[in-house]
Amino acid sequence: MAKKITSKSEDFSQWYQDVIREGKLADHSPVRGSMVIRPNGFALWENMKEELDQMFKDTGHENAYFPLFIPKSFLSKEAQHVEGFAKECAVVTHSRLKSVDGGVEVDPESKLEEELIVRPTSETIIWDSYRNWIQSYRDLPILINQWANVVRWEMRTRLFLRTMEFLWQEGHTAHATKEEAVAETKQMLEVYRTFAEEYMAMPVITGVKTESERFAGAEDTYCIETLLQDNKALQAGTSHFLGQNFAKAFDVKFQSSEGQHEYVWATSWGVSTRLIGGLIMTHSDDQGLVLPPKLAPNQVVIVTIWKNDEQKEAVLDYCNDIISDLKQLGIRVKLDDRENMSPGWKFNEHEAAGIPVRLTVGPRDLENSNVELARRDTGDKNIVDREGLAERVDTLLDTIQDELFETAKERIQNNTHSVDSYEEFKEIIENEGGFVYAHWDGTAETEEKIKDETKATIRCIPLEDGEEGECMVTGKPSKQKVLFARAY
RNA sequence: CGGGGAGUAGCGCAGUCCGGUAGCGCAUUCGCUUUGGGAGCGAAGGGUCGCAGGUUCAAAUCCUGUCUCCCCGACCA
Repeated sequence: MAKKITSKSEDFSQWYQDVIREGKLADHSPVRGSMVIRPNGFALWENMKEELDQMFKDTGHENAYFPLFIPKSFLSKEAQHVEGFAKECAVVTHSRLKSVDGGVEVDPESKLEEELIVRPTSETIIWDSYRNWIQSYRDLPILINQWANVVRWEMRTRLFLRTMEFLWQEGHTAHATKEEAVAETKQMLEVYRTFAEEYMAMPVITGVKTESERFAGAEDTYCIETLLQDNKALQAGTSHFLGQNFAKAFDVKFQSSEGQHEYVWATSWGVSTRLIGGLIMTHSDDQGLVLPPKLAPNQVVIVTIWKNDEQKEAVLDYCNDIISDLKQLGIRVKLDDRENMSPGWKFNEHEAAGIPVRLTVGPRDLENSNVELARRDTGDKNIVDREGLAERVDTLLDTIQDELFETAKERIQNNTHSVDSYEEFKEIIENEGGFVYAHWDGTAETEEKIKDETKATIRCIPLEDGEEGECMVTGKPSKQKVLFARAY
């Protein structure tokens, strides 16, 4: 058997790419850094989207859509924001092409009066609208989310984790008070934590970013951070308290119940197709993708085996019966009755696609009233009774979901360290990687020095209070240990 | 932007050093046999060798230029 997936231990980066290819999640497109999301990958995204969308709606948000193009001038209205994004914007300068010698070139006469930016994020275009929507405190809060694509002209890309164009959701809310906006920011962080842990089975640390890692234009950036199987960290989602920065930049004021004119308070929050990269690097193995049952497009696949038409009919009847039982319990099941393809080939294909449970049904099973049941995550394979099968599978899916989370949590715990000296810190970062808690004096200078010397960054300042101590580098006072790691 | 690698059939690659009929594996199509961990045999289809110049009787191969992609860095809510 040809080995199609490079082992994780041999070359993690190659493994990651192989898993994506074999799982048919995405392809590189002809344009650098952009990808084609294939049906398997998109179905996964749709499931994630569906769950998140419901969670947003349950917390009072509604969906809307704002344009892809943003006038260039909008980007410059918020000083920090432009600084953060200016270097990675795609700019539309012309509106048409013309034919030249069988090819096409940009028609210089179609140059735009004002160039358009392809949105790298939508704060500016949205706050321009909010100005028109908000006059009174009675118009607040505005709780809007949009599902969209954005473009960031990244130097270095990687499928799902960082692509030039990616899919995401971005929530943009407007509030009458600071307290309300801060509460919203924290609420959405909690939504993200819940989604990551309960649906993706991906344990995360919640915290707040340091000033240097903060979103361009935010007062505070809250985040969920996870640790992947190569012991590098991934920022999986962010929720920003934007203060009054965008309200001031776009002149969005409201009249309070006391008749005062005040600037509106803002938040924004987002997660992207990057989550799929995180999901892959959290659970998958050398056989390919491993998906948590709650998000798997297909939770169960049934592989059929027969040797003649008579058997075929009996096997299909048997399978349809099973499918109907599974569907009654709301289980997503797919029948793989393709002929001219060996069972072994199918097993490998479904494993690479990460389907959590596989049932194999052949003449032997019909005779004995049972089926073969295999778990994707552990590789366990058993013959089980047909009787009570649907309930057994239903329970098993829950078990797999829980165990994936527990396994990942244990792995992260085993790779989380707490140190007191810089020597120890450097040693761990260099040799083992993982999360490292350490005291830091709170200055950007020290943070920068640590980054230069070790490539480790402060992933977040954890939300839980920690013990006071002294900075591992400068010895100055530190309120609590912060979380360091090398990150994607 | 630095370092490395690669552009040859749908995919993965060999051939390039040393110029001479463009190949292999997988996939595809057809036929038969198969099916409990990537099936076998037989037949068939599929190529401006990234692009542009140059050298030569002759270029995938040598020379010059150029474009693109991937990987590792630097950078990056």
